[in-house]
Amino acid sequence: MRYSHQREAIKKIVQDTNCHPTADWIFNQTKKNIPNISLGTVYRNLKHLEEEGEINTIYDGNIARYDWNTESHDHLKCKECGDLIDVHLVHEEFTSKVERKFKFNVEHVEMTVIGTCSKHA
Amino acid sequence: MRYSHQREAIKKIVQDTNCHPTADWIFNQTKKNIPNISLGTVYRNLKHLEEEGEINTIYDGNIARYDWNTESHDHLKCKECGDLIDVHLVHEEFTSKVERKFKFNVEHVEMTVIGTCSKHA
DNA sequence: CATAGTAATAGGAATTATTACTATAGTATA
DNA sequence: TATACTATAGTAATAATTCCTATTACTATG
Repeated sequence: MRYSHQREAIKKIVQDTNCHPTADWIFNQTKKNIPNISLGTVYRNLKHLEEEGEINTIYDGNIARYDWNTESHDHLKCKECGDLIDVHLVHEEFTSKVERKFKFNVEHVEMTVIGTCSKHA
Repeated sequence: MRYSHQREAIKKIVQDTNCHPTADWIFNQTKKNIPNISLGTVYRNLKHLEEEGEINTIYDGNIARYDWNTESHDHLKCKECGDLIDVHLVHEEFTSKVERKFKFNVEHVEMTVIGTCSKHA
């Protein structure tokens, strides 16, 4: 993978926010510094960064969001504000139990808890 | 909600398969009996059926699939064959623990375990 | 029974998210 | 520095989904 300042910019933007941004949001942020960057470049580099383990992709309904937090974790999604809150819910014992019970080799677990956060209760 | 035979057909198709079909698959099946049905009608009625609690929507990556199984359940997704296997992993005690710990009102939990099934180990 | 009002439909256009293609420009290297 | 290779911009294409509109069907009521 050859150096590109576009990719560095994208990486920094994802790593500097807690908002679980979409590709489009990242594109708009990156444009502030690199006005003629193209959306394709953003998608391509998000994919590369994911492959290198620098960021994570999460699926929120039918759009992709990106997360600097590459530690295994889960999300609480508030129906009211749309916020995704990082939490750690799935533990080692859980995955090994699934492996035993269903003879299924677990790679990773995607869990989103949908509901309303304390601000909107 | 008034009766419509398109909606009945769509409902029957979803309820008669275990393949967690996409809107497009359902569209093609329905066309066999109602050749001039439109994709918009399929989407609209899938949404209605979901609202009435007749079916469930699940997200596989970022595409929607539909499930006749409206009991709370989770999925094992095999990376090799793409199969989604129904399992029951998230129990009442889990959600109440989340509610207490994060002061988050839980409506439902979406969990997909990604890995390889026994056929492809 | 005729009819007005309501609600559903087909079909296609519009939107949104994402991927693919290609000529050009940037980066590494001999 | 010249060369080779890879990433980029810009644009076109694709895929999933939603929106719009004219038309049609059902239903209650006069």
